[in-house]
Amino acid sequence: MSDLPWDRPRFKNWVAVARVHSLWAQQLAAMLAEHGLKMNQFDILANLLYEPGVTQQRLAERIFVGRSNLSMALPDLETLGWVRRDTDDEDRRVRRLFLTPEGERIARLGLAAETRLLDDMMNALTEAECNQLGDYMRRINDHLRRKPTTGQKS
Amino acid sequence: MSDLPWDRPRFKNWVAVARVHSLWAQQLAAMLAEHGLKMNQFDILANLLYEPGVTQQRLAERIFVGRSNLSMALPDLETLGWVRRDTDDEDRRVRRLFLTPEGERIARLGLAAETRLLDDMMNALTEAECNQLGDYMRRINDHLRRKPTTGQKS
DNA sequence: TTGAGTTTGTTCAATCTTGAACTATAATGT
DNA sequence: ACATTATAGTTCAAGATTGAACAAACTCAA
Repeated sequence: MSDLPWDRPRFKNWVAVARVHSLWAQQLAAMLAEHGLKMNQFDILANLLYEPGVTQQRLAERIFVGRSNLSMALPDLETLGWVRRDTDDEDRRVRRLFLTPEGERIARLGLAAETRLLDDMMNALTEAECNQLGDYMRRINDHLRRKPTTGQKS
Repeated sequence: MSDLPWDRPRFKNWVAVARVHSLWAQQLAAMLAEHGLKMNQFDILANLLYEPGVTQQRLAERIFVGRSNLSMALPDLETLGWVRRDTDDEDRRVRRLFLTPEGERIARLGLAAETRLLDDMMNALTEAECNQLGDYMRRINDHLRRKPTTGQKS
């Protein structure tokens, strides 16, 4: 089977990355569900806490989702009373997004859950190793962004 | 903002992992599309090449989807003439999955694309660093699997 | 001004994914 | 043998996600 790639270092090491990512996603989803939060909702809320007043366009890029996705999801979050959308005065096309107090409360609950999960996960590594991991990933990230071979979202 | 987690090493290093994973998924999807392959189809085909005769149950676990997902997707792959499903003689409930010759051809095309992408991505790291990355991830993976805090699929 | 081109967000239909309920088969215990 | 329980796969309706076509607002040059 020497023509198949699973033994190649670059391939098999990446497979490990992908597997951990999937496990993380599964476990995070389960923890968020305890607070009545879905993954996609949490992504939005957490980013609003990180960057209040963000536009839908920019938020969509940050969470790697199409713009239409947000157009569909945000009205629900408004109905739940977690998110507020103000139209920008300077540019009346754009909608600036903010958390309500209740939205912020929920966002922090979710973030606390994610923090617990990550603290646990990363116990497999020393702090130095964890930082090294981040360093590797940021380097790959920079490398990938330098050459946008393909792929924009609508 | 010292109560928010984005500055904590374990949090921010993981964010880098998640970001790279998303970029990888986007770019791979774009490359596969050139061969008329979708991500979910490729996941199936690649795993059939890796483990011919796998059951739907086990395949679902490997690619982190629900069993119903495969029940929906596999008939299409049969129609395309890429996959064959044999009923096991020893246990007439299970369906064993195999690639057709054409399916294998397509799977190898997809794998070649993924290999190219990974070779490029991993150029950001030395081979030793790449192996270290894989080592870290396998350790996290073992750690996560030891305590299944939550989360099975149906 | 006007008009072409761009950017932001929305709508809609098609596709994907999921979980729960279901059927069929197998394994276990008495 | 029989009843119970467990497992493999399917169906179906609900929900999520996408891309294309669209409308509204902005930019900028002539």
